[in-house]
Amino acid sequence: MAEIYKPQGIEAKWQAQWEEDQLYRALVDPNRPKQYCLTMLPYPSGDLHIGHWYAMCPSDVRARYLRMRGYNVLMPMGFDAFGLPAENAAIKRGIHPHKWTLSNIEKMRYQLRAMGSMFDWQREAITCLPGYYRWTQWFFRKFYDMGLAYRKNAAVDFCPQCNTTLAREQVQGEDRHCERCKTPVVKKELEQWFWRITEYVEELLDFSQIEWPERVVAMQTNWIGRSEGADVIFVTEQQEPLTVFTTRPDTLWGATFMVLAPEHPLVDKLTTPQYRQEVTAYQHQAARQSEIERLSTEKEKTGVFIGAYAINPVNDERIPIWIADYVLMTYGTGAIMAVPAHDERDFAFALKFGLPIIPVIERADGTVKSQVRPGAAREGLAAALNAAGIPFAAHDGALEVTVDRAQVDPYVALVQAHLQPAGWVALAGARWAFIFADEVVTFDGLQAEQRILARCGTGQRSVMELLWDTPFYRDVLFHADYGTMINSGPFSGTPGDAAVQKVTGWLEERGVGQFAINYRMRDWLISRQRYWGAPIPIVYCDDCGIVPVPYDELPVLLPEDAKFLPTGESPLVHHEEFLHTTCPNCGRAAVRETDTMDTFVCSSWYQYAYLSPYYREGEPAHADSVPFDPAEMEYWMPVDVYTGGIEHATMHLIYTRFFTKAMRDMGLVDFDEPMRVLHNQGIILAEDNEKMSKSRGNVIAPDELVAQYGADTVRGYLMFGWRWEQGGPWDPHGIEGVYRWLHRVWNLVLEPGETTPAPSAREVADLRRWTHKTIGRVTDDMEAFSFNTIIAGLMEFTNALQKAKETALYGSAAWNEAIETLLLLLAPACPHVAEELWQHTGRPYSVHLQPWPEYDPDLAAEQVITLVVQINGKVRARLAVPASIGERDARAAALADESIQRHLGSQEPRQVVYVPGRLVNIVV
RNA sequence: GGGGAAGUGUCGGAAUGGGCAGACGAGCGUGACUUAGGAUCACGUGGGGCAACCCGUACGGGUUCGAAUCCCGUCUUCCCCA
Repeated sequence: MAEIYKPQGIEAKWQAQWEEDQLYRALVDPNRPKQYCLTMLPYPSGDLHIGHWYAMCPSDVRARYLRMRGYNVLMPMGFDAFGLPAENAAIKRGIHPHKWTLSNIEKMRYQLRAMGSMFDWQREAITCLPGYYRWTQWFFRKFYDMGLAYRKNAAVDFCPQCNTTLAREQVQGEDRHCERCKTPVVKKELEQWFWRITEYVEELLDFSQIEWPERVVAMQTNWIGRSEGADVIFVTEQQEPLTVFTTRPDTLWGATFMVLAPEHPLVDKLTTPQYRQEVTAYQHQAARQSEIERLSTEKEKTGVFIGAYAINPVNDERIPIWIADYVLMTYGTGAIMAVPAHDERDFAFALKFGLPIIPVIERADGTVKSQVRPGAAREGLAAALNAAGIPFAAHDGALEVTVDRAQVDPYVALVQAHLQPAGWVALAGARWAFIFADEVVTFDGLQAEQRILARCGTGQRSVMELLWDTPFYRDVLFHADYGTMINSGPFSGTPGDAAVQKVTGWLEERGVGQFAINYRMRDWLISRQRYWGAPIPIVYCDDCGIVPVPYDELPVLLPEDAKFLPTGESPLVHHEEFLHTTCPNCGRAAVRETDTMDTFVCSSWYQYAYLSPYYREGEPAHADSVPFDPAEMEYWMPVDVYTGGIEHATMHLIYTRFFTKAMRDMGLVDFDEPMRVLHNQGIILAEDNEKMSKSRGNVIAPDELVAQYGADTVRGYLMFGWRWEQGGPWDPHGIEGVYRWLHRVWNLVLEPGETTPAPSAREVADLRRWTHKTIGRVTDDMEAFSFNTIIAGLMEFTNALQKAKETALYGSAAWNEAIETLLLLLAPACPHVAEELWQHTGRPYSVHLQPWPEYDPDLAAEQVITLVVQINGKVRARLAVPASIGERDARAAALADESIQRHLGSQEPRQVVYVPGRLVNIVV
């Protein structure tokens, strides 16, 4: 009896051996095709969790597979080592961030090695080391020179917990919380450094050169938020131009007021003394609210009139200017034209404050509603309507009429004929009018509104308010659809599909507006008020202003003797030696920028850093330096396959694309996209279907699993248990299945079988078919990232081999081929046990240097197939027939079958459908 | 509210250029071996029915000889954006 499978000893042994032999060292080799397989670098928290394994193992499996396919494969690993946890540890426990980070890295390297991955450790890059961040700063400097880095005062998002500003992408969710610590952010006015990512916004919308998941493409497209429309210039009565962006220039005639963001710079100038106090109070109140509160459609609308008016450039109407918190300074120009008839928020606002609402786009459905209130008409209207075939409902003495546009004119005539002298009846929806006994007033503008309100005399401030008071009308008062323009002067009647374009052209001719594109995405705010990051290489001089640190003086080193105090302030602010320097320009005293860069800057170019880590450390850099070894870059880049979590879709994955485009424009690279193919894995949840977290105590520790089952089992289970892109809850029993399977593989290969006479040709063909079918399956699944079915296929093959072992096949050439194939196919998934069994069976070291088995479709082809026979689509028989069977024979065999005959009885087949190699369907 | 993804046994999941639903594994059941079993091995396992068969891929329609797969509608869940 062979020894039993004990993974622990085997795994450590082979890991040491591979390391010693530099089995996974990836060197430039122009004679071999390359694959750069990259998986997102971890933050060195000090503990590798199961999510890291789930992300990295399948990527490693695929990289190993590609290596066996003959590719020169680079799979590097490093650490995203700047960031707040290190600084918090320093404040809490007095450990220097540098020390904390590097000791965590030490531990994680050990944990990463235990996975048995093929990382080339000689290419490790750690972003917090000066040799790395020197180049991060060098990029800042280049961006500065290119005009891509600038400093401005802006209302920015600030996390009160992390005590730092954040980029817009790092503010998430309904409550607008910090991406890191989940604390809701606040707005602050600060001088900050931005990178002009918006310069590349159109290019970032072009995904034609990359194969990324639809989901990520959709998220990035959504995030960038491109919308076409027009900039329209309104002029205030003080002759102050006010530009607004609108996607609906076709609704301009319905713009009955303007709304500015409370923090809009023109507010102070435009506000009249009478309203000043109220406006200032409102501004203060708005500033205290979060953006999400301000934007909520649920919330009661608030706002104040500032006493000023603007002129609507299309119809010269004098329209009031308000401020309201639902308009944000960060969207468009911070000012909107309000078209209450066709914008939900404007509608609610206008209704609340009694501002006029004039419909300017026709309803597409043609529905017209009209209510005749009790007493408005004389007896007999109902009968007349009945006689005319106009449907209505009687409700509390009122007649509620809903008709199509075509029936309106006869209806109006009947109503007018029956109206009491003081009565009136409204029409709303596809037709807007008020019927009086002596006239019909069409509701087509502000003058008509005044006339209607005066005649009805019910005290409402606007016609819409009057109509809104009758619930029957409410669903036809507002719509946001495109449609034929109405009440729009010369443009009335313009069909919806041409309206935007026609009005825009007209605005351009008249010089009051122009076609414009607005983007939701803003420039990237990279300043962070923290110590543990790459210092922004800038000096402020009283005489020279903003002066960048010269290239050859980089890096600006983080001072090691910083004091970490629980004030939340960056230690750099108070570090006199760091702070005080001389101006590189004039040599006089100057101060350094104390902000550091967003850590997403460091990870935006790490795929290049791996090529030649800490390149030319110690040598001074220049403007025309290259931050990596060009020969390495030429060979390896771009990344062929990138894997990681979807959570980076609108952060890292946009930033790194931006970086590469900027690098191209610096002349550093000649391609446009950093990562050709992207695959996102899902998230492993805890057993309780919740996110794993230390506070919940539901964390699965890979180290314990490795101690219990070995890394190969953990790797196998992480592949087998879920659809990789989807993830799901951890199942502590599921892993047992993989463990048992590896035991079975072990015993299958090492446990001696019975010596028997030679197998039959049929048996050999059957076994070889299994072997080659499995090669085909596993190969296809590797290409498709279908990791769970790879393991399922290998399990099935193992089961088949266990049966074959009992037969004369054991020990035959076909048997040896099968076992060898099994080990080769197993090698990427479970590298240690595959290597051990490979060696045990006397094969040459190493299994990981062997070529991937060749798939032979002829050997894999079935000789006997199961022909399914259906009657009316229901399976009635299954026949074993030769794979080569022709249509005539298949039909004959199907009809001849006893069970089929019984089912058919006396019925004559009406039609017989034959699908070659699959089925016969008899239709009766 | 807008956009995206997904609904298949008790569970994870197979099967989509339409063609045997439930591969593989977990769990459960029966048996074998054992002093013992949370080990190992064998067999069984969608529901109903004695059976022939019938029903079954969230729900309701449709297309088709044939639908988990395609189309329309509804519901639910998750993600992103408002």
